[in-house]
Amino acid sequence: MPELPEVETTLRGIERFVVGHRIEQAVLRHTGLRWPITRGFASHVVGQTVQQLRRRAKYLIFDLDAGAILLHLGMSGSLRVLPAHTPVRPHDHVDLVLDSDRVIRFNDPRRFGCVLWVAEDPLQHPLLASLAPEPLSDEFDADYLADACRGRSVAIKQLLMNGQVVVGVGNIYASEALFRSRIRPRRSARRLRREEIAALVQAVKDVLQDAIRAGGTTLRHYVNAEGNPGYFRQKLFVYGRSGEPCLVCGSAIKHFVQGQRSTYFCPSCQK
DNA sequence: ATGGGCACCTGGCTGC
DNA sequence: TGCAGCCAGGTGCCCA
Repeated sequence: MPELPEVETTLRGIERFVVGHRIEQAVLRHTGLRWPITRGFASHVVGQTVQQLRRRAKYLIFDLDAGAILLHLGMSGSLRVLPAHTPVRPHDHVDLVLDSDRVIRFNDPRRFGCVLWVAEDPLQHPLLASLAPEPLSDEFDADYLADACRGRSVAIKQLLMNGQVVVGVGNIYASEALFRSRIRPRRSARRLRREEIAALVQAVKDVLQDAIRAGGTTLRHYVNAEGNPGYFRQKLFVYGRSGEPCLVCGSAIKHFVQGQRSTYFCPSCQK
């Protein structure tokens, strides 16, 4: 999935339908997600009201009267708001039926996502506790990234996708931010100059914000709460454009594999 | 501590 | 037409 913009778009789409509403039923059709849904899940959440919906990294947090639901969309997950009793489609694994006669439905073909019950402060949960700063926060600035790059031989693209450095930046937006800041993805993090790091920080923020405005990027599975795709795909400069002309200089966009993920860049614009 | 590679899973597309 | 092989938005974990 879903990288930060798609999770944020999902949050904005479902927020007004869930906050202040009571969960009347939890329907579990397939509990075999990345982490199996535990036996007691339904009994923990049913009868509770959603007090707040938050995002941390690519996780959605449903804060309940007591405890919380931690939800990740994985590579192919989506959450939709539907009228109760909407017919089920393949890979509709979990429903949260609300007191408004609506259902929040989790669909995830590849099942890399998760839906977890957490009794205590979700931010202290092992999956969240050691995550790096949010890319759109003031904490993520040139000083911070310069520190994180110091002494790191790893390629800058892989560093950007490391959740211990900054969260929310996945495979699409890492390539796009590097294009916007004119930095080659294979450059060693420690070799970046200060002004390049500053440009990269700004590019990460810009591309994420632009993508949120467009409702995220849909390659295949992603849909927002209404079931509609995101429109940022049309605004991608390099991702998925191997062999096509660079929209800035016309050179053919190149593609290679880095850490088992596809990377795209313009050999002429990026140095 | 760091970096590299594998694992989890389904489905769509390509090419023989 | 059938099927093998490859690829896809993430990330925790194990190993050197």
